[in-house]
Order: sequence, then structure tokens, then C-alpha cells
Amino acid sequence: MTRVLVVDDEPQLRRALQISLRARGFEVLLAADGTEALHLFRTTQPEIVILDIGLPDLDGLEVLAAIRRQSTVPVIMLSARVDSADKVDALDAGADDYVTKPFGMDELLARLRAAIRRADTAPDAGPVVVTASFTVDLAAKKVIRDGAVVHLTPTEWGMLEMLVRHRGRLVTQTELLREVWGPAYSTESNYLRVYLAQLRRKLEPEPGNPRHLITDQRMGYRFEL
Amino acid sequence: MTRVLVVDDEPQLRRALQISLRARGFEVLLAADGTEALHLFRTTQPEIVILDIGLPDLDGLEVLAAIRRQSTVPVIMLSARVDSADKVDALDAGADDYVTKPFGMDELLARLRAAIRRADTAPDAGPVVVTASFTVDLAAKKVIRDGAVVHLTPTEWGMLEMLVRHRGRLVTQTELLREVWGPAYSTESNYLRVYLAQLRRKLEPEPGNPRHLITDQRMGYRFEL
DNA sequence: GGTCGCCGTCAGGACAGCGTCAAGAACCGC
DNA sequence: GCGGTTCTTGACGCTGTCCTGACGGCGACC
Repeated sequence: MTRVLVVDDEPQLRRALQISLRARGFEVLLAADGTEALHLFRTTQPEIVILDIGLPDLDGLEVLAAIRRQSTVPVIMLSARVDSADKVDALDAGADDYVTKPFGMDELLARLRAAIRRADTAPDAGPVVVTASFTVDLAAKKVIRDGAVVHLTPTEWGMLEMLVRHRGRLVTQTELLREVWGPAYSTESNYLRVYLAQLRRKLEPEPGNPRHLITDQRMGYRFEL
Repeated sequence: MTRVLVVDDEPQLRRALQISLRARGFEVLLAADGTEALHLFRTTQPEIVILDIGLPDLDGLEVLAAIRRQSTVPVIMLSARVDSADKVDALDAGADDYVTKPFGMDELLARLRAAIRRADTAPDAGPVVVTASFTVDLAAKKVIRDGAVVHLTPTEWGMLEMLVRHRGRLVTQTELLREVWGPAYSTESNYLRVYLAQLRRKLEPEPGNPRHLITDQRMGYRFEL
């Protein structure tokens, strides 16, 4: 199901969009301000974003810039202002489309479909997770650090993928074992320790003092951005 | 220089667009009706099209459909009608954007830039992939190296095409087998190894130390530019 | 303060997967 | 039918990956 992130500070409009989009088969994620929007974006990686330009905390264009730094996901801007200069700014900042309020739901949906269609024909548009030290491209199955591709073995990649998909959350040893090595493996004979050390050596700036691949003693491991 | 095809039956608007676009560094091609537009499109292959929806002979949507049958070039529709249904039809028919008359030249130019940027970032638009060592023309099914066409067998081409279409991404052995040999083949009996070696011999400067046709042990293969 | 469990580290052996080669089978155009 | 191209297959050496066991450090708990 296609996930769409809707960012707008008007509760009525949010609800209207939620209902219309859900009826069209979209999975709808709602955010009322820029901070919430960016957090939701990072954690859920939606396929498309509808972004109001006037937000209580951050400017819509700032949110757009932050999204563009880590993704090429289609973004449709909403605005109450018909001013032509605003449109120009938004489109040049990397917006894919610009719709002025009030708008017909039909038109918005059509522009949504057009944006998704364009994104679908572009093969590259993969979800990308960016940290301060490296970038993980889940679709391409590759990691980029200092501009170069870091070579990972299948097991290393399997662990990293599992951790990144659950970024921010704790993943137990048992979960990792079952996911990477298969359901039969549930007791650990230090596979994990060896491979996690390997990942840290390849990815962490200071492998001895990890920032992203965190271990929670006696619980499991955690990936932080 | 970016070529833009402008299709509109109003001479004044045509001239205005021609002047503005030429001042912005575009090469402008003008057509006054649908037939002329399609002819010009086929012969000149412009990078972007601005297409009025109301034309004397063909409907703008028909022209759009004809273009879409042979190209994914960005098309921006113009219309005097603010009717929401028209926008929906145009966008669903494959238009990339929709601008209602009268419009500000700034806005049109911004939408033009946005459309071109999208097309540039979508590798799908350019069916030619260039590397440091050779050039792959996906549309013409040709590979050129050192100025000469490299002869590839159908199977070799199938593998290369699959890899190039997913350039940068990892492609698993199973995916390759299914795509090139058909869905029935899912286990590898060293077809891949033989043909990949063949491709490397024909394309890589150092076949023993490949730069573009990379293998990720136990995972699959990857095409790098 | 000692013991115990958990984690990180290291190095080495086993082995599956990869690259390579060459020869036979299948296919195609003439 | 014939020559040439293309595809398939088997064998073999080698490299990268995986797993293992041993060791040391650290904190928790008794």
C-alpha cells in the first residue's frame, strides 16, 4: 500500500485529506508541524509527501530542504497564497508540484497520481537512511561511506538491514538470529558478536566507541541515526 | 542547449513564449496545431514539451497520448479552462504538469525547470548509459567501446540490460536468471558465471579486475558506472 | 572482594561459491 | 546439409565468507 505523509496545521484539512486518501487506498500518515513531519518521514519513509507551506514551527520550505537532503521522494506543496513568487521558490527548492488552496480533491488526487507515476518510472528512487557517518540504501543493498561503497558480506548486510529497518528500536539477539540465520537458530554461539564487531569496524568512525550500532546489555542491539 | 517544443494556436502567446524561453537559453521549436506538433516532435526529439490543450485540429490530449506512446519526455499542458476535471484528465493521461491561462511567465518557467530537473534525476529518461569505459544504448540495444560497436549475443545483452537498468543496485542471481532465462530457471548451473565473464572480457578494461560489472559474493551482481 | 555471565576481539580451518577453460550440443542462415 | 555462431555443461583451482574456540575486560550480583 502506498504510504502518503500529509503535513498541515489545519485539523479540518488533515482529516479531509485522511478520509479521501484512505478511501483511495492510501495509507495516510499525519503530521501537524515540521518537526513531527521530519520525524515521521525518517521513521516511516513514505512514498509521497503532501506538505503545507505554512507551518507553526518550521517553514514548509525548510522541511522540504531537509527531506531533499536525504531523499528524492515526490513532494507536493500546498499553499494558501496564490503569489507566483512562492510557487517559483517551492518548485526551485525541489518540490514536485504546487497546489493553491482552496483546491478540488480531484485535482489533488490527479496530481498525486501523476507524481507517483513519475517516481515509479525512475528506477533509482530507493529509500535511503542517512547517518552522520554513512548512508544505507536498502533497495540497492549497499552502504556508502566517505563517497565510496563499503563492501559487506551477506551476513553483515542481513544484520545491518534488520537493525536499520527497526532503527531506534531495540532488537533482541533472538530476533536477529531468527531473521538473519533462519528460524532454527535461536541460541547464540557468538555469531552476533563477531559480525557486529565487523560492522562496527567497517562503519563506525570509532569502532571501540560506537555511535550507531549500540548494544543494550543483556537485551540486544539498536541502530541509531 | 535544451530544446523545448511549444504547441499553441495563438500567435501572440507563441511569440511571447519564444522570446521568454530563448532569453532563458532554451532552443525553441514552435507548432501551431497538433499535426505539426507531432511531426516536429518526431523529427527533433525535444527535451520538453509545452502543449496547449485546445488546438484547431487534434485535441491536446490526443497529441499527449501520441507523444506518450513513444516517449516519456516531460509535457506541461496549458489550458484556458480552470475546470478541475480537465486537469484531472490531463494529468491522468500522462501530463507532467498543468497550467491555466492566464499564467505568469515566472511560474511557467519554474514549472519548466522543475519538470526538467525531475526528468534529469530519473535515469529512465535517457536510454543511454555512459561509463568511463563504454556506452550502453538501451533503446538501440548497442554497446559502444573505443568508438566501435561491441557485438553481444542475445543472452549477453539480456544480462547487461538487466544490470544496467538497475544500475547501482544489487541484482540477485535468481532475479537475473528469471529475467534472462525465464521464470522456470531459478537455480544456477553456472550460466551466469560464464556469461558474466564473457561480458567482462568484452567490456572491462581489465577483465580480471572489473570496475563496472561487480560481483558481491553470495549476494549477486551490481553494475557501477 | 570474589565469582559469574556477557560482550568484544582475534586468528585459523572448512567449505561453498566464483572465475576460468574447453568441449560438445543446439541453433540459425544460406 | 553445412559452417558458423551461440548456448550449455562439467571439471578444477582459488578466494572470500562463515563458523568456531579461546581469551581478556567489564559490570552485576552475591
